[in-house]
Amino acid sequence: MFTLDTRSRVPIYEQLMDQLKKLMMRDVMQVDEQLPSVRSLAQELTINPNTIQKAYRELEREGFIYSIPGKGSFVAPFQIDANKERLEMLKQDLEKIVSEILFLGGSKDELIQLIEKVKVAEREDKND
Amino acid sequence: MFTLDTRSRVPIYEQLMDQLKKLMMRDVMQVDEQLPSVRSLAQELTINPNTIQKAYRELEREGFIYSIPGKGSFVAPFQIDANKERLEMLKQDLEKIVSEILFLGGSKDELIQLIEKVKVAEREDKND
Amino acid sequence: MFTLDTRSRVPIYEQLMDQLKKLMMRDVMQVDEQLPSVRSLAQELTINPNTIQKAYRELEREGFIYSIPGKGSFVAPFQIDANKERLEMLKQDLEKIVSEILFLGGSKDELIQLIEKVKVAEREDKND
Amino acid sequence: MFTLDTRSRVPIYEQLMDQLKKLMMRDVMQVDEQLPSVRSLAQELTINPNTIQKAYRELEREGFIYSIPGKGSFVAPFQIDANKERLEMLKQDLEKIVSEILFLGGSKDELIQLIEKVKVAEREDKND
DNA sequence: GTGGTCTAGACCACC
DNA sequence: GTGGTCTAGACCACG
Repeated sequence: MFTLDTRSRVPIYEQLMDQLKKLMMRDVMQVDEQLPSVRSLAQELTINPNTIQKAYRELEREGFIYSIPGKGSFVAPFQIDANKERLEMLKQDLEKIVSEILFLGGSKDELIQLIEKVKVAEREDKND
Repeated sequence: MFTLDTRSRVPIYEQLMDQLKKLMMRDVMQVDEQLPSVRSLAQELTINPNTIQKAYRELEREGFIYSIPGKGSFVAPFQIDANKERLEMLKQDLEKIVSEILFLGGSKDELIQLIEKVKVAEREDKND
Repeated sequence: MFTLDTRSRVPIYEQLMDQLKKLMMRDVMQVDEQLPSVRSLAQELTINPNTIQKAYRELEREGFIYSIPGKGSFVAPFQIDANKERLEMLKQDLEKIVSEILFLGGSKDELIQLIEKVKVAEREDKND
Repeated sequence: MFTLDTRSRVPIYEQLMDQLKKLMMRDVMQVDEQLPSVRSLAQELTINPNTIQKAYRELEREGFIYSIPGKGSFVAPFQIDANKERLEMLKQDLEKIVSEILFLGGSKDELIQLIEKVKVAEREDKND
C-alpha cells in the first residue's frame, strides 16, 4: 500500500506524508474517513510508531487531517483560511523549480501541459 | 553581492547555491566565467570555507559549474545529457507542488500565468 | 439541549462539563435542581454512560454539584470554602493567559472590557 | 533554574514551555538570544532530550522561538501576523475562566486589579 | 556541538 | 482499542 525507502535521505515521515497527501488529493481517501491507526500502520510498514505519529502530527499541522485522542485520525475538511500561508510558500517553490527547469532546457509549453494534466479532488469549502 | 540569512532554516550552502544559480540563469555569470575562489568568498561573506566548498561541490554535481584543480571553478556550458536526470527529478517535484497548490485552492490559470512570467537566459547547446 | 463535537480534541466529558457549568452559571439550572440521570443523558446524547459519569464526578470534585447515591445528582449551593482552592488555581491560569495575550500584542483595556462584559448569575451564600 | 514536576498531569514539555515563555515575556531572555541547547538542558534537568525538543518545537510553532539545525534555538522577534489566531483562542479561554471565577465568588474589581498588575516585556514589531 | 530523524520500548487518558 | 507523552538510546547533516 505504501512504498517507503529507508535508505533515501528524504525522511520516512515525509515520504509517508507525501503518499497520504496523494491519497487524499486523488479522493481515494475522503473527508472524515479514518486513517490507519498509528500502531497498525507501524506494524504493517515495520517502522516505529513514533515515525507514523510524526507524519500524522505534521499532516495535522498542515491542515490535511485531524486527530482525536482515543478515537483516531481522520481526513480534514477543506479550510481555505488555514492554507493561505502555505499556498504562498508553495508558489515560491514552484517559481524556483520552473526557473531551473527552463534553464536546464525544458520548455514552457511542456510545463503548461504538465499542469493541465494534473487532476485533484475538488472539495467543498467548509469554514468552521 | 550575496545575501545570506544565517537565521534561516535553509542551510547556508543551499542559499549560496540558489543565488549562484540565479546569477547563471539570468546570464549575469556566463559560460566559462570563473567563480570567486573558495577562500576569497569565505572571507568576504565571513562564513566557513567548508560551506563554500560544499556549495561548489553540489553545483558541480548538478552540472552548473566545473572545477579545475589548482585553477578554480567555472560556469559550465549547457550539457543536455547531464541534465536529463535532474530535469526528471525537477518535473516530479513540480507535479507534487502543483497538485498540492490545486488541492489547497489554487487555480491552473494562476499557475500558468506564473510560468509565463518566469524569465531565464537562453543557452546554445555547446555552441559558444 | 447539549452540543457535543465528537471531532473536537476537547474530551467529550469536558465539553459536557463546560455546558453544564454554563447552565448553572446563567441560572438556567438552580441550586438543588436535579441533573438528568447518567443513563438518560447517555441515551439522549448517544454517548457512553461512563463519559457522563466522568463529567459528573469531576463537577462534584470541583464543587459544582453533589450526588446522592440512589437518588441522583443536584446543583450544589454556593460553598465559599470549597471554592477557595479552585479560585486560586483559576486566578493563576488567568494570570498566565493575560500575560501571554499582552505579550502577543493584546491591550489591557481590551481585556478589561472583556471582563466587564461577562455576566453570571449571582448566588447568595447558603441563604436560599 | 527550572522547576519541573514529573508527577504532575501537566506534561513536562508544557511545564517547560510555560517557564520559557515567562523568561521571554519578562525580558529575561531577549530577542535572538540563544536558548540552552537541547542536550545541555536535558542533562541539567535530567529529562530526555526528546522532551526538550518537543517543547522547543511547540514554542517554534507558536512563534516564540526559532531553531536552526546545527546552530541552536533562539528567541524569535515579534511577528504580529502569526499571533492573531492564537490571540483569539486565548481570549476565549480567558472568558471561560473569568466566568467561572465570578461564579465562584470572585469580583470583577479583583480581576481588573490582577490584570493591571501584570507586566510583560514590550517588543518591537518586526515583520520579515 | 548543534538540531533533526529514528528505533524500541513504556505508561496514560479517553471511550 | 485509540492517540499522546516520555525514556534511553543511535545516527545524520550542518558549520
